[in-house]
Amino acid sequence: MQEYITLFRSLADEARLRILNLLFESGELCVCDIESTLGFTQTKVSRHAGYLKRAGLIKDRKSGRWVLYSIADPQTDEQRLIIKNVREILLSHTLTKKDSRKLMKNVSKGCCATFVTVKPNHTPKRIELH
Amino acid sequence: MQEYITLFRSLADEARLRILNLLFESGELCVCDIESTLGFTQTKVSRHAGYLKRAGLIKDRKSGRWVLYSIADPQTDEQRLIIKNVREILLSHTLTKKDSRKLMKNVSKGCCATFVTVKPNHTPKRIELH
DNA sequence: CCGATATATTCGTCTACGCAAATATATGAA
DNA sequence: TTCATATATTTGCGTAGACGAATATATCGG
Repeated sequence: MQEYITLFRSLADEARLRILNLLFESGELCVCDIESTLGFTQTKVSRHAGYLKRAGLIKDRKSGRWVLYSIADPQTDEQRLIIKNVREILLSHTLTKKDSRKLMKNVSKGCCATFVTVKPNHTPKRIELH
Repeated sequence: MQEYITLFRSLADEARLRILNLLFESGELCVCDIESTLGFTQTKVSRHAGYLKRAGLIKDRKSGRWVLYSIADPQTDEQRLIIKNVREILLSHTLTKKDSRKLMKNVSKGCCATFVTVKPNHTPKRIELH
């Protein structure tokens, strides 16, 4: 039972739903991409990503200086179904659709999107390092 | 978005999931039935029932002294899907299966189950009043 | 090594919510 | 009306978790 309580608890927060939405859309994102797309502080993204990871909803992978987050494989069939429904909710919601569009705009300028939107003077060489 | 946050938040509590399970099983239950079946205090059942009602997951109907709770109709298709998944989770879970068996035992002795299990000296005439 | 960058964690604060006991309200029985 | 019962709400208390600022840690470039 506790596993589902943890699952629902982690879905009961706007910041976490919006982060999940971006990961569904993009496959894999570093903290700073999420940060710039959603306008969150670094602390906030990191905190909620940690929460989602502990809940088993997302996984991470380290690449150089960056930590790349992505959607994790569901642990049970029930979890899979719920995640599928959450995905549908996120796809049809105004705010998250807006977030997705902003993400695409950022990413189309190059990855890491943060470098071009938040730190435009940053050396573009680092973009390759992901 | 807030509607889904409220939905997930209300599902993120063991007491509320167990109450939902009983209502799925029985159709309609008064507070004291839930109280005796789950071994909760009256305050606890009433508080969580209020929470579930405000979240739109259950509805209530007054009958004499009793308030009878039941599962509410989902407001959206997405909500309906999630509730369906929750129902499946509850059906397959050890603790809630145990709760269901206890409920059936109580109910088979007559309704309001509370009268026979917790207050055996209570006049059985009131059983008709629901 | 040194400075910059990416992310995580700590800290102090604030709010939401869990609990039980006590109290309030409503209804029915006598 | 008076008492008992069913439920809701208030009260006081403790914990979880949300936040940003500051700090810690790890990694890369020079």
